[in-house]
Amino acid sequence: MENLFEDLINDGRIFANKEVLRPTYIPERFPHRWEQIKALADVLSAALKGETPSNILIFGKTGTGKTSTVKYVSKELEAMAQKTGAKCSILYINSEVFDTQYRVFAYLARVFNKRVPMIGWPTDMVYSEFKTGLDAEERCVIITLDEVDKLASKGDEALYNLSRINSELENARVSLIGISNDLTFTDLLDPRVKSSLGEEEIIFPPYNAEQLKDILYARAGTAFYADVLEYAVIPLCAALAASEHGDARRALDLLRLSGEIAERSGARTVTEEHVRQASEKLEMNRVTEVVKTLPLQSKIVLSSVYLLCKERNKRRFSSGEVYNMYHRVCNQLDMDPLTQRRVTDFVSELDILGLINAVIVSKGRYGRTKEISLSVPEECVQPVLQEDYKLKAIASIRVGKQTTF
DNA sequence: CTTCCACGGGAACACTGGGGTG
DNA sequence: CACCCCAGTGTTCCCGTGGAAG
Repeated sequence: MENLFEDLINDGRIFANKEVLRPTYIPERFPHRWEQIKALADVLSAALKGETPSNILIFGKTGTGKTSTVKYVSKELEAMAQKTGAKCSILYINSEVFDTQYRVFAYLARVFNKRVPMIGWPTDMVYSEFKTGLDAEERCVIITLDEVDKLASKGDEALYNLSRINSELENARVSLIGISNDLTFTDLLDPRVKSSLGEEEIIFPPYNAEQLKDILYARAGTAFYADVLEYAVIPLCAALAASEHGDARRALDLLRLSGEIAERSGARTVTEEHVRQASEKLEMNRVTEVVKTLPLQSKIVLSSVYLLCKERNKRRFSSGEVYNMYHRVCNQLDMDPLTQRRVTDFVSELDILGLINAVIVSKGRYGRTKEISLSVPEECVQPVLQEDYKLKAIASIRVGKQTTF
């Protein structure tokens, strides 16, 4: 009798090092990003000469290498500072995690060994703790704010304070690097903050298929054993990812998943067919993952759209219809329905997530509505919604199916 | 030109969970 | 301990607005 794991280890003839395909892996070489790296290094080099670097704003869609590039340059800069003895450090803050003024300052204060609770104090107190901690010695501190648009959308006070903090410091100096995937987010800011933050701007354009191919080839060399990738695999991964946004993360995910599928099916090589399966599975995972993590009320709104599809046998509905159905569902679930205003917000969120499609149409004499339709297959959302035990009662809503031809 | 409707921005409010203070 | 202060979140309330049918 063979050991249960016999096959599983012997089949590992595909991946030599899967790690390099993960999105968190920071490579040593960045194909097609030399310009951006150079620009970033140029500005930041001031820190090594004892000057204060200009603030930088970095723009680019997801998967264009913004974060990896900044992290790579940071590492190099800190290494050089170590060598020359320059007092210079780089902090990285993901503003999606620390997404309010209070949380950012509390985190920063803690970095400088101040004891600050993550909730409870007045903000200006936290701010001054951070400031005294920072100012304790002469140094240059570069603060990287990733996803800075998330922070800006909740008021520009945090950015305002950070951008003018240098005038209140005796010893230390601060420069900022803001990373955003939204080109327009600066419109929300006070003009003074906007100009201070954007002293230098670096754009990361999306990759085209050719460039994605270079990236994939560069990593595939270490990720896979020789000759396991069929000729068309990488071009196909690149083409599929390029047709979306030129998202390198997606391209790498695709390649990794293709390999995993090949491995699991016991194949010796990765074929185009594996890539197609991976692509399908990736999209499926995306949808179910998003639906699963939706807040309850959003799920109910989504269910309402789904139920309307079932009941009416058509695709698009007015916001009024959706709200009525939402009401019915809430009654069925014995919950207090929210107002129409609130529900329109959920609809917009679902639209942004790509689960439904909503367009505003004007019906002239009969006012304005949003036309709402499901933009993912019904069979993708239905099982996931059903999983939520709070939504079980929905199953008992009768859908009067009328066949209209 | 009017008229109608929901859209969507913004203010106001309620509530939560933590802090400090007397 | 009771009490008030504070940031943050989710919600409701109010209201100006867009734009084609009538």
